[in-house]
Amino acid sequence: MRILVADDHDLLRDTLVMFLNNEGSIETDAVGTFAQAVERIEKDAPYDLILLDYNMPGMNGLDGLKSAMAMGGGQKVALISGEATKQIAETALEAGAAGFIPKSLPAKSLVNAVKFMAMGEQYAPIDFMTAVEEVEKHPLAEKLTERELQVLRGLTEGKSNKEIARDLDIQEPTVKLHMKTLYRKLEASNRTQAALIAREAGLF
Amino acid sequence: MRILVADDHDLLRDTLVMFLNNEGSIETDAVGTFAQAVERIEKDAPYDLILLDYNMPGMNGLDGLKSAMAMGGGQKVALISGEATKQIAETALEAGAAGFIPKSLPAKSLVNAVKFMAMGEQYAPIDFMTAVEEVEKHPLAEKLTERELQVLRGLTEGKSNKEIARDLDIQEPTVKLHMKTLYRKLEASNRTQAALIAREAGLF
DNA sequence: TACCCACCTATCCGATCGGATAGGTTGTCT
DNA sequence: AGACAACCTATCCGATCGGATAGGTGGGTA
Repeated sequence: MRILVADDHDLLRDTLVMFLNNEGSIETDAVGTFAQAVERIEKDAPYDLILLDYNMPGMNGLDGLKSAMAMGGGQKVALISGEATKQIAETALEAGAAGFIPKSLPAKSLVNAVKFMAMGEQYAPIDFMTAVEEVEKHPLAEKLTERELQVLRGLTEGKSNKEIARDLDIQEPTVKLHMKTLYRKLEASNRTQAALIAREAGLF
Repeated sequence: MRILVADDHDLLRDTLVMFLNNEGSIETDAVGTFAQAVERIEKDAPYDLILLDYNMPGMNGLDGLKSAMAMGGGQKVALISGEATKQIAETALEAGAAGFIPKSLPAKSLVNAVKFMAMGEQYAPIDFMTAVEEVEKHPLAEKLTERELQVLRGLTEGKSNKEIARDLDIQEPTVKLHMKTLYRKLEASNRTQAALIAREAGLF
């Protein structure tokens, strides 16, 4: 089984090669840039699997992935990255990448994954792919006081001022006051808009 | 490598066993109910991997999965199902299942996946897991007339009845009528709830 | 101490909403 | 022709909302 590893991070690349070669059945070539990878593929294709670092000179995002896949009549190419987001991984897999490997993956799992992908299967770590994209703490929440957030929560549940007042154990006029402040801060002109904006922002 | 397959669907079970046994390195046992599976595990444990059908007598949803995993000091157990949703698969994987196999998986991929899981990796088909939960063509839109949808659209933009009336070139009382009908059909009690429900349903 | 801020309460008023009720038009299907 | 569905208009009324205004409390800071 012949594998090509392309990663500009020398230490990682060498460790990778060592692990894979150690497996016996795997023969590994390694390069440090995308250009070198292309050169290698043209000369030594086909490989059973090609691992490309997402952050590497010449990669240019997913363009490198796509052109590598197109080379030599359809190569099996997988992404490897320490930074890439779940979003990027998904796009890569949809584009037909053989897999996605975060650098946090244990070496043993990596070897398994490489074998798996070389057999033509698509791989990505379950936990990485199912991780919920953190909603980046919307700047809106910063501007709102504790009480306002509580009132806004009630609003996004479709409650009336009276209901919100009862829930928070305050008087209705107070809720209306907070409501008015919310409209100003959220740049809404009525409760429905405010509720939609809050939902849109991912609050609650 | 010893595998236990538990599935009440005879045809599928036999095909599965045949494919796996054909692989040479895999020895496969097969049973048709969860109770039989438990019996087998107690007698012949440990298996390298156990495949449990999600829809099978005695499984009781994910309970069967969990108890099977707990048996004999931690078994590697994977789910196999033709009906289960992405949601169920995720829950199973989070609960520690070795993997999830939809019955739509090609036989060749299945063999690879089984080997992969037997090595201790977690498997699930990428395309299945990343598939966007189809919004199941909300029956809501079906129930609404053309005009009601137009009014609802205005509502989800945070407009007042008067604004909606102007936009649609009808009178305000008419908008209110449609609004009332919408509340009934959407089971909302005010415009904010209706707007949120519409958004939630993916309309607009 | 004086000041500000977040929070609370209250009252007034016009605008809007939500529901009930009573009609009308158009087009389709039987 | 009659029945029906979808759509439109209208009026009445109580509830709710949105905004303005005028306060009060507690906690922190200058």
